[in-house]
Amino acid sequence: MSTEPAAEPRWLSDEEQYAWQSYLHATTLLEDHLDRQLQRDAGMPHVYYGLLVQLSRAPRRRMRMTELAQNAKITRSRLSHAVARLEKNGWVRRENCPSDKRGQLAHLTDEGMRVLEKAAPGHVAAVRGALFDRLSPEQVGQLAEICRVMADGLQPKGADLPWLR
Amino acid sequence: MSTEPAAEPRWLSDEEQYAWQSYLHATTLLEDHLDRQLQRDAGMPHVYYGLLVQLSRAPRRRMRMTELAQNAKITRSRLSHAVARLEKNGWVRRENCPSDKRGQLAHLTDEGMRVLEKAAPGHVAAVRGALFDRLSPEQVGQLAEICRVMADGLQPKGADLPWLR
DNA sequence: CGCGTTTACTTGAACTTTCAAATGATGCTT
DNA sequence: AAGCATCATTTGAAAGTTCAAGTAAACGCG
Repeated sequence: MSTEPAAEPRWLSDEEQYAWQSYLHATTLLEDHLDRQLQRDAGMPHVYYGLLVQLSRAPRRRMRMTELAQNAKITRSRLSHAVARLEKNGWVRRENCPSDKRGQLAHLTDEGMRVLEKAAPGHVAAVRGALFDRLSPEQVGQLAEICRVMADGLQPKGADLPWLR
Repeated sequence: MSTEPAAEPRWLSDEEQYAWQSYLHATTLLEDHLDRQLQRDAGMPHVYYGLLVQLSRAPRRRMRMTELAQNAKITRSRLSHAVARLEKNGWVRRENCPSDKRGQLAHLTDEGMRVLEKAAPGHVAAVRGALFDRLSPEQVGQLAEICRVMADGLQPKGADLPWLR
């Protein structure tokens, strides 16, 4: 521990400030865009779409709630509410986990699958149109690497624990 | 107009898929992180913090509602609700616009300014710790450029109008 | 076994965001 | 100056998210 309780904070340089502004601007714009696109074309927000995608890739289109929440990076509580809504739509069904009576499996129904298949092309087109058709291949690589570094620093359990370097 | 109604969609390449996954992962993690940090340290979500920042930079710490909404990239409705809440906290006050009786000015109060000043160092530290202390200067430049391109494609009015090419 | 702890998931209330509709002021246009 | 479209903002309800408990099953261990 050093002695200073709270040194003068290091503000952002001009380049960093600019990058940060651009980042916020671009990411909110994109998220809004995708949310609207999916709400319009598939009747659900982007996060819910992500849940269906996850389920569609899972072994028997089934996944434990906790695993699904982790993959989708949302809290279990949020997932519970979300699945309740998706269930009401008939796109997902809950099943008891045979091996663990506490557990639940979320199961993507056939109808849910159809909805997903119908929505996917438009969604990919939107992502493409906003991102990949505008970036050079080098930039795509750079973006991936930058995001990897970001996620690395935030990812695990200790995300908001004091940095114990 | 070509004849095809909906050609086979161009899916994402492996590199694109990977980049997209990384992007979603990293951006949601970061947004969650900042939201929690500000909720804990300043009692408000990231978006609200952004509103205070905007106001603090405006001429007499005052800004028209519509302008503020545009700068913060949120809808006017959302801004209305947000300002109502900030007003309840005593951090912002509404004033009638002298030149246009329909208009309202949002005014950052002294107390709001204090809250902002107290929250700013922690927020900058969080942004730095998650992003700028982990990226090389080149990467910061790349990120800014990538975001500029993204925003360019989404920005203006016609963002969600049918593409009328 | 018995008892405390952890794990899996849900619930309800408070809060935030979206969406559509309402209010009131401006400003053309005739 | 009256009428009508437009603009600035608000409102209320529905949808989504967070947060703090709550239930129930599984685990661990003396």
